[in-house]
Amino acid sequence: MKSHSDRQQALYQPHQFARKAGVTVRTLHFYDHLGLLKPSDHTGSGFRLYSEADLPRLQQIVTLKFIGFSLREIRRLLSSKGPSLAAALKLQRMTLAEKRRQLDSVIEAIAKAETVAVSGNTTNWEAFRKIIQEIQAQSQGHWLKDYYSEEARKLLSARAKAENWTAEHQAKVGQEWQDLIQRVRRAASRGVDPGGSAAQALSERWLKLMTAFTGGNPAIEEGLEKLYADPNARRTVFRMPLDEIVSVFIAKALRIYGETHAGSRSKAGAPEEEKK
Amino acid sequence: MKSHSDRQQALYQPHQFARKAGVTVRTLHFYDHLGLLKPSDHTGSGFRLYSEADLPRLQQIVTLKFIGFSLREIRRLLSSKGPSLAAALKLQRMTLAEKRRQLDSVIEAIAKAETVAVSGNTTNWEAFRKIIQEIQAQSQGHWLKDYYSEEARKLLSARAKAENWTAEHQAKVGQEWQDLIQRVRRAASRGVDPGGSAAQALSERWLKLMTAFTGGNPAIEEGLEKLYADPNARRTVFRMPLDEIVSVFIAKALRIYGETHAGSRSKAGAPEEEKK
DNA sequence: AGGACACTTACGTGGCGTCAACGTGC
DNA sequence: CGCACGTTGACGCCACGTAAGTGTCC
Repeated sequence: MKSHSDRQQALYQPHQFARKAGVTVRTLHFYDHLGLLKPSDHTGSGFRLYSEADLPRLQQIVTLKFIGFSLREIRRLLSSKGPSLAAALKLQRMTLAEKRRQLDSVIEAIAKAETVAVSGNTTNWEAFRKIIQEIQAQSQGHWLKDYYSEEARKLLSARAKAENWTAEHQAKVGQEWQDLIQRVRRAASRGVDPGGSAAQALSERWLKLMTAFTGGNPAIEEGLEKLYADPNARRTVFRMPLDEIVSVFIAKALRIYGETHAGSRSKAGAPEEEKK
Repeated sequence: MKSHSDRQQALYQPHQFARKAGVTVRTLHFYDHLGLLKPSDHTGSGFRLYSEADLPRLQQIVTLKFIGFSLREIRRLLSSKGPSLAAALKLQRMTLAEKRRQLDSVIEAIAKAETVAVSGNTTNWEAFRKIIQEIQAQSQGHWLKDYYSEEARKLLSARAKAENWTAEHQAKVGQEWQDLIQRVRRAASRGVDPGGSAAQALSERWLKLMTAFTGGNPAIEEGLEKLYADPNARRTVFRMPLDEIVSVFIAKALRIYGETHAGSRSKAGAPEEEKK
């Protein structure tokens, strides 16, 4: 309307377009570089020109970023071949809820530490450390709750008492699970082959962690067999924030692991399968 | 007791020492590199040897890291020349509480978005964006509450109504404050000179943001004068999560800025505006 | 003498910020 | 012609993980 340059449709220079969505020009460069948001036109000399039609896309990106998705996830979500947005939102909400719980326990720990371990300008480091450790073990007890089934936990706590596990020890276990799951998540999201050596190594660690607490108990071992035989069986072993990405990937990897190591452990001698 | 190698005192190899504190060897390397934790001895061939006396230090680091301090902050806290631990803990607790509030609002936003904007496999992006924006503006309204005094906020909301500010607009202001404060924090923690050009540029942005909402109102302008005249006056303008580091630094920088630009401003204030 | 350790060097991660050196547009 | 804008390229941040290639200890 302003008689400025609307012979076709409004085209924006980077800084104009950036302001419309509240991002910087550098961000536009970066998104362009990633292929996340390509400007709909260029001048002959390589200048980026954004159109009104580009705005919704950018707004979607900004919105999803605010929700806490990574750019990689956003790319998949917007490419309409990834998982549905609804599922992703639910997952993200649960992940954030977990983060919130973690934050809560840390805040609680600080509060306790303030009243107990720090007086004036001297610090009782030993008391401090104990407080933190307790909270840490407690919040990782929460993880155990989520990762092990009801009956598995009973056996676990029985063993913990019998073998006199310390809070430190338990914290270590929780840490290992967190670490392993994170690795699996990264591997899965980078599209690693579940049959490859990297994934198989992860599978081995996974089984080790699981058998570490079954202590060779045959009842639980049976459950493990079911685990990588039937992808649906994982619901009996795991509960939440194990997201689909992780559980699907590890299920595949464990199945392959079980097949390749079949002779030594089970009756199931399934034929080989080639993956992509 | 084991007659192993206790002629002097127990010396640990990296992996042994690392396990005692639940960290990796790489972490020990890294801390050594940073000067955060130097092993108390070396073999002739450059191997690190940690003693029992090194353990408390490492445990302190790990503990503080769990609390959420960065390694840079930990270094200052342990060097006993930084701020007292008590103050740092309080600050960190408040910072985390703020993060938690943010998380809460994001979770809330997702929940709303799930019920309202996403149905099946189609997404109402426009509704989605509005929900997020509202929550965002709301949580940044919270920031405004913290950064502006009571009376200042009254004037602000009056102007907001009078000039018909959108939620988007308000969100931008909140963003700008967050951004600016972050920059100031970084500058302060890197030991930048408050009188240097970088800090003075920050001061200018700071004043602009403040005057942007006073709209030249003389009552508030007076408050601003007091602000960089009297370091204690900032309590009347700011409230929380503005930590000491930031407020002390910006107070210094603003004072210097006020001195160097003294002649041109005084109390009158000609309507010089070159804003967009 | 072999295997488990150690060492240093250097790149990868995420999401841009921030120069630097140079070309374009109004 | 000036100057605000644009471009690509590269490094910085944080706290390490993860090799790669080589030396040392038990």
